[in-house]
Amino acid sequence: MLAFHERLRERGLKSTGPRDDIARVFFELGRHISAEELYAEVRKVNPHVGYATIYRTLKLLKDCNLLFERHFEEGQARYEVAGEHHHDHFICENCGRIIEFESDEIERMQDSIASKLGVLLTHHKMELYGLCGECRAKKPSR
Amino acid sequence: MLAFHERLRERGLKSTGPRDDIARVFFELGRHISAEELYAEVRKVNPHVGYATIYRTLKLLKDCNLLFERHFEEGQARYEVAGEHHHDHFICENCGRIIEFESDEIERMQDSIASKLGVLLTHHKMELYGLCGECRAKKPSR
DNA sequence: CTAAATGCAAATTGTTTGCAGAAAC
DNA sequence: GTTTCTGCAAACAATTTGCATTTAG
Repeated sequence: MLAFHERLRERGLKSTGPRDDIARVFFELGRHISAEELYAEVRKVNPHVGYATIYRTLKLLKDCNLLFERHFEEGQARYEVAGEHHHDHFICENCGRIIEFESDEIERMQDSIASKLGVLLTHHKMELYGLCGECRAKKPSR
Repeated sequence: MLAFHERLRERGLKSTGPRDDIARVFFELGRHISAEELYAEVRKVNPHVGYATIYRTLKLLKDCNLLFERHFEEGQARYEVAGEHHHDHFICENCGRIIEFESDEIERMQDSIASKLGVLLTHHKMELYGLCGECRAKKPSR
């Protein structure tokens, strides 16, 4: 939040009501929220804001490196607060739960593959899909 | 192609001109084609087919397990001929080139992560993004 | 003949943009 | 007072669907 205001000032941009509401709600709610969900939450606090401002503010936060945008296998993007180290995701196909995980080994392996291919990596994505523990227990489909 | 006709017959579906044209062009062209590109190619051979039939046939081929649908970091989906073993992708952010690779180690690691998380995997995806060898050489940006 | 497939145009979904009025600084 | 922001509605891109007509079996 403080960081956000600082970035805004640096760029000669303004702190406004809607912008602050959106950022605050986003940072409070935390991880893996969709624009639609964020819109609904922000409207509870400020019923005036429109989708356009939601998307514009999300883009702004992204440009400020304060959020990551993710595209899982749904139609919509999801947004998460930017943290220090890279992590990957497991997504439950039944309940939508997202579990984050880190693996140094996978990171290392990616680098080794990249150098084998002779390419220069900027980023990467690894996503596991399936049933989470709970859904696995509920659904007797093996 | 033969496999496709067989699957159609099994399901009581019909072999038609447009359907065959689309499937043939798809299998000939091979990997990582978009619906738009496929549409353009098919139109060269049969100028009557519309986008709807392209998408419907792609879906059909997918349901028959004859193609995989991929969603890289572009707006559109890309389609590839279904092969036996799983592979992952590197995508050049400059020229769009897609390089496939396989890594048993990564597959193993994914399984180990899944069991650590207590989840049941159905599928997974690993994508590397960056500059391919050629683009890396051309662009002096490090 | 009858069920399935086609092509077109219209609908849908998630996101972006143009613009006139409303805040910030 | 400018410049940047806002909300709205319209535009967008990729894909899907409804429907009247055509075609395969």
